[in-house]
Amino acid sequence: MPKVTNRKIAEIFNEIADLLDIDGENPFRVRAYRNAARTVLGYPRQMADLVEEGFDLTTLRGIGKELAKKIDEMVQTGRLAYLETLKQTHPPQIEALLKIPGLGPGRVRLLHELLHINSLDDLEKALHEGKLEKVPGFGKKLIAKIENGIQTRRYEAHRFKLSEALPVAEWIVKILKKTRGALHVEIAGSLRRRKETVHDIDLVAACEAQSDTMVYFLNLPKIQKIVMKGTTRSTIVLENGMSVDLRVVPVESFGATLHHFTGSKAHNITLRKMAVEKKMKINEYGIWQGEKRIGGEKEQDIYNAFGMQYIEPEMRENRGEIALAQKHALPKLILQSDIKGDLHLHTTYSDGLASIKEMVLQAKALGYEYIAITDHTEHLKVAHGMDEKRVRAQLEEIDALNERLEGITILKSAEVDILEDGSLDMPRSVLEALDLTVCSVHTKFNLSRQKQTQRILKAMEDPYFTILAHPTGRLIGLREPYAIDIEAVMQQAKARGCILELNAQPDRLDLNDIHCKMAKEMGVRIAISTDAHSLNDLDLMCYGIWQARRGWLEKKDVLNTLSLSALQKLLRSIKI
DNA sequence: GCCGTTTTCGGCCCGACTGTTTTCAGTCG
Repeated sequence: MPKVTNRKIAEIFNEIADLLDIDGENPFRVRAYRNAARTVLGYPRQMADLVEEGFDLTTLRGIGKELAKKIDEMVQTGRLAYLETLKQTHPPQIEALLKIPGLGPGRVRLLHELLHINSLDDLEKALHEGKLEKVPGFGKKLIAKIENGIQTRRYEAHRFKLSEALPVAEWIVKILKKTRGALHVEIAGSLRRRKETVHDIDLVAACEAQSDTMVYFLNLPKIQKIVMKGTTRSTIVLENGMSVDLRVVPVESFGATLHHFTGSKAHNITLRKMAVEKKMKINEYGIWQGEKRIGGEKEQDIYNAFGMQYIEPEMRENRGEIALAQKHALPKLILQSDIKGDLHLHTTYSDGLASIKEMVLQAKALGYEYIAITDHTEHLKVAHGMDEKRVRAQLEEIDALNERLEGITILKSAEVDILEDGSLDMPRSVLEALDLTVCSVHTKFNLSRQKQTQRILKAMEDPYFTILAHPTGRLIGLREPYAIDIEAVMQQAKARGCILELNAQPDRLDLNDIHCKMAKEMGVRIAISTDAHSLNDLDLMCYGIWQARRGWLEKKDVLNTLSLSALQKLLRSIKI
């Protein structure tokens, strides 16, 4: 039986929370389940493994005796009797109703009691039969909103990739900054935290009393509809389906508002609880001691109030950053300027669009000291993988270029396929001639967890194995990660001195933030690489940097912050 | 259901907007 994943446990806790919510249970009990779900989902190690090791789960934030017992049960049996009992007293699809905008637990309960509405189909039927109008509190507008929600629920569930949302947000910020009376306009929300996907765009503006900013916002081009409008807060939906929120506040509140809407929710809740303990209050307008405002113009004011270090937005996920900030022991997060080279690039030798020379000149323009050319190997036919002869030709071309180039060095490499049996898709004689290898799984994604893990562990035993590229193989929104025991892979990497890649392609971002943090804690070094297939792709490094920062990585944790000579020395040490 | 050198009971983050009703509950972030 496969182990229960953290994702599954979180899902179950959230499902329980939904059902209890509909029952009108104590809202704090409901919240306890949701908090626990968040804790489990954000935890770097698998609950299943912790249970196996006899780890005391109640030491985790938000997990007490009761929920620890439930996690244990899920790990041991793969099921949770409590959820099954709950389900027996609830119609099977009733939680789906909570996803409809305008419907929360209160109204879902009301609909169930009065009209026996138990599913989206029931809801739609009742709507068309005009029954909703008879429910107290259900007016024309709410009903229209529900109708709209049913139709577009697939839309609502959609999340946008960081790379889709960020340019749109920056475009709007640029427009709003020029409006009369606008003092500051900034991106907030999960977008500011550089989460890999975002649900919507949150913007915060500091404006003078008489400003045009909100008016301009509500009259932006490409608006599909205005969802909500007020003087301090409005929401629009763009033609591409992106929802955009703008909050306007006076300048003395800007820092507090920006902080509030940057989140994460869990981070904010922790800080507010701390404020309550110190007889203070944090809200979106400032930080207060009684009636007296003691800060709020700058974000830093919030952290200063607790004598803490400033916490970078990427770290604000309540994963331990607050405790570290109190001790003034936060990691010094990696910066893009720390990057000295890119170790995963394709050229026209396989499926890239530019020549080696074009790529290296572009890299030099970015200020890099080195790049590694990593075209695909023979097994990957769809990407024109190179046979031995073409690899040899490429190595000769690199030698010739290196002789002429100044200020940058091309490292010899290849993106070597890891075959199903764990062997590397390249003859030893060629491997010997390379400075490093970037090894990856491109086929047979559906192997069992055990077989897939074994395949990778075996590949890593090869003395010529250097970097494991896109270690989980996921494509955001398109393909789930293949089943592997990432902890075992990291342990092996640690033992062998191998590197794991953080692939910076915005639809990969693989490793994810939690795995990056885990690698750091385990002492495994990360290479941040663009996997560029064109000249422009070299600019994708920023996405990798942001993800790395979300994973708390510092300069010293990242391979390609090393100087060329330090890198070469390390690469030699990996080959045993 | 969680949590705690002020507590094992009694708290639990906070406010804007909407719709419907006429002072507020529900939803949302």
